[in-house]
Amino acid sequence: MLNRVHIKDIVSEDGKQILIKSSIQTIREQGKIVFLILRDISGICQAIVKEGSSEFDCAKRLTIESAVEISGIVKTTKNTEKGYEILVEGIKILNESATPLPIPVVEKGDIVTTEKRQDNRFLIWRREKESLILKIVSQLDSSYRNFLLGENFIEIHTPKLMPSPSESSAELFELEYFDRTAYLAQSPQLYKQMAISSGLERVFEVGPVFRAEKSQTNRHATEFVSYDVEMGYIDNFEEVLVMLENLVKSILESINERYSEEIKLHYGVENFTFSSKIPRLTMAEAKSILKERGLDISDDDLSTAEEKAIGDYVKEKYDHDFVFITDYPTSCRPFYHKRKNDDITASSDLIYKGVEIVTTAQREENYETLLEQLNDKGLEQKPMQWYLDFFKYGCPPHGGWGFGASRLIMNLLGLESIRDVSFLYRSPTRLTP
RNA sequence: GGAGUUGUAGCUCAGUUGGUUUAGAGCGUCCGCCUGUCACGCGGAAGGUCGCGGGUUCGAGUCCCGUCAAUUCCGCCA
Repeated sequence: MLNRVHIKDIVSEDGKQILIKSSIQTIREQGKIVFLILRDISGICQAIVKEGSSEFDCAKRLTIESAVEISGIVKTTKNTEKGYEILVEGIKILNESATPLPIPVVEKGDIVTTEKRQDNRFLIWRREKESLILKIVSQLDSSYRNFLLGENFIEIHTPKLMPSPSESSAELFELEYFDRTAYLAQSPQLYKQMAISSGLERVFEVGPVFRAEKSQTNRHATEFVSYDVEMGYIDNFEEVLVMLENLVKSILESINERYSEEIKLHYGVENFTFSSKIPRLTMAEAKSILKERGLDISDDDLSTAEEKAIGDYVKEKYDHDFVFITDYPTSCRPFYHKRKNDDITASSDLIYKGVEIVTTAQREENYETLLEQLNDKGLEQKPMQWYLDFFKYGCPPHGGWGFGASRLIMNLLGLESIRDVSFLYRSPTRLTP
């Protein structure tokens, strides 16, 4: 029995016996010869069955997207792009596909609507172009992890069931927890700060977070994966920004190294890494630039339109896709952000192609100050006391971030919605499949 | 939370100021033909309670009201 070979590993060597396990992507029947396009996770190739072959009738009865095991020999040819095709000797149907498909796996001009793409996730990921997204996300995961492990971070896993809110602003999912109420974590924020107080010095987490916001946009989900970091014993906020910049750079380089060709082929995107430093603007600077450019600007936070405009400005002026907006007003930041003064926090958003992808800040580690800031935001002390206690016993100065990596991938590939980057997307109106 | 748009065949969409018996097209599916296809080609067939409920009218896919679903933008955020 031959060992299975992945399609991308087939060597164009005349007469070599091979075994492929794949889906049948296309069947082109042509009288006395049947052309099959086979697809596995690594790629596609052509196989042929001629009249007279014992499998000729079987080949004609196949349905597209059936799972099969194909044995045959490699035959070099000028008739295919790859320079070879498989002369089929045996077909074993592992599982037949029903017809017709609810949505086409291979599109012929018409683009399946967003709704159908979500309804039929299992077929969407069969597409080469789409499965590349998951490969890129996986590459991002591993480079995120490798980079931070290399910087002596410890990976932790915090609970997603919580006794009280983890952020003040966003809406919470409530659930029955035996005889009381629990909440789904909106962020690992409070727990990763506990890890700093615990003396772990540098921690990170990649995990799901939940937001009960009825946001109907192309970049929000009610459940998404947050890429978090918290680093202790920092001398200043600058250290956090530098760490983040180097990390993002390293992620893009690793994606580029492994998938640049496929990304160019399927998405037409090139040169997405960067070498020059990420430009920085304070919030006040950003606002005044926007004002000069004639935008009707708002008072505190950047609106969606303003973020876009700043992205365009930075692209024009610095030829950079990224920009740090620093010195956010205290009014639009949570109570635990460290304040430079009454009005301004030591915090920043990283904007990529005009979209917010990371929020980062130094945290307030002094118990008394933290308490004041909590009161200042009109929050109750009692339900948060378990958290406040972390800071009573010598918690080191620290800072970190929450990174929405799917937004990075979405904008990197020029996709229209975060739905298309999500293995399964969750929104206020989408809970299936 | 606010504003808009769209629901017609498995998919993507036409469907005129309401008016022809059987609501169309392309793709897909099924059947037949084809020895080099590669969006194969050619011939044929099946496939629809026009999202759902009410109303106006001699007559509604088309107009009105309600409802459900999806979707886009804003706000909020990652």
